[in-house]
Amino acid sequence: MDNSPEGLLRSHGLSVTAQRLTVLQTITDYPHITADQAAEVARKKIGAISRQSVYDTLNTLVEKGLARRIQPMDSPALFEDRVGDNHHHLVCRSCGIVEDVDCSTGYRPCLQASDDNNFIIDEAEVTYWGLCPKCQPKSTKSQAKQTPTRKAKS
Amino acid sequence: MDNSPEGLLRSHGLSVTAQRLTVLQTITDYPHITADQAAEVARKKIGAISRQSVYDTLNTLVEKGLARRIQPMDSPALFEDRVGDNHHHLVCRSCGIVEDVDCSTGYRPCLQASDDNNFIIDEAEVTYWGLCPKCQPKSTKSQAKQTPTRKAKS
DNA sequence: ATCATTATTTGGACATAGTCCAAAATTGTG
DNA sequence: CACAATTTTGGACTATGTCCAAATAATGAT
Repeated sequence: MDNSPEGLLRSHGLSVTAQRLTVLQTITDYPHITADQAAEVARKKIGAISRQSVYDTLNTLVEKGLARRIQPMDSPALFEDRVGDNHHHLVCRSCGIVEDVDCSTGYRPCLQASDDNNFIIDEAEVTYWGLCPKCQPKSTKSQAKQTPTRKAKS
Repeated sequence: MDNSPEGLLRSHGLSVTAQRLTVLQTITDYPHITADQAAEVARKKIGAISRQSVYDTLNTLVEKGLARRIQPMDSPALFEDRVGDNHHHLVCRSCGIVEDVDCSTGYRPCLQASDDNNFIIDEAEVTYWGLCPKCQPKSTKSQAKQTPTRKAKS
């Protein structure tokens, strides 16, 4: 019933602290944020929070199923509060921006591997790689002037 | 025409060195190996090789398309020499072992995301998560006795 | 409201994976 | 063979994250 952030924490057996509320709010405001970026944002909101506390909180939220961690190659872990729907991600090879994408085939796409090697599969994680609109070479214009926040491959 | 490891390196504009040959051989022998493990193996073969050299070689091989790098969550980068077929991977959540799986739908599976957010998508990377045969709880027997080489989630 | 208990937070040290850099060694070339 | 270009080496450094014990804050019971 209680859908507030406080209720969410309590219903998962967690005590309510300013740090947790702030970190929770932060990943809601900025999905796909890194731990260190989240710490920065949180500090602006409540003045001070230790790095360790941000890591702890994020790990706890993931454990309790209140947050999801993804980790595209060449990127530190990213956190988002969209959970429970097994959506996928689209990552720009140039600037690293991440967008959500829904499952293409409706539900649990690709969960049947062609040969499961006798594994018990519980999740198919799909990462689409490409170039975001901003990083795409513009038709005739020069394509050299970008400000990559991430090392471009190749 | 020259299909030897030496020819492979030369045809990609790389000079042939003992270090490169050894690292190349190593990822062929041990697909899904980490850089540090590859260094260990390589040292057994040729006596000595610097850590940096292994990293350099692996990066070069990936750049030249002679190797592929994958990076499952909570794992250092893994290297394999199977390239050019965009196959996928099956990862055990308990012991971390990685197996190859072919594309379920034949070619470029899932490459059509439901909504591409105007990205130009060039690859769909699929990681299947689950439990390998060895790590699966056996029917009625105790399920506590495993030797996890990787921190189990939960 | 206050106290005791338990959970959380903090800061500092540590670990791991990987990169940067300049000097030394090796490879390919004329 | 000798020279130029490439590669290798080792040491310092960076980034991301974890471990630990002490200090602090939150919760539950008076």
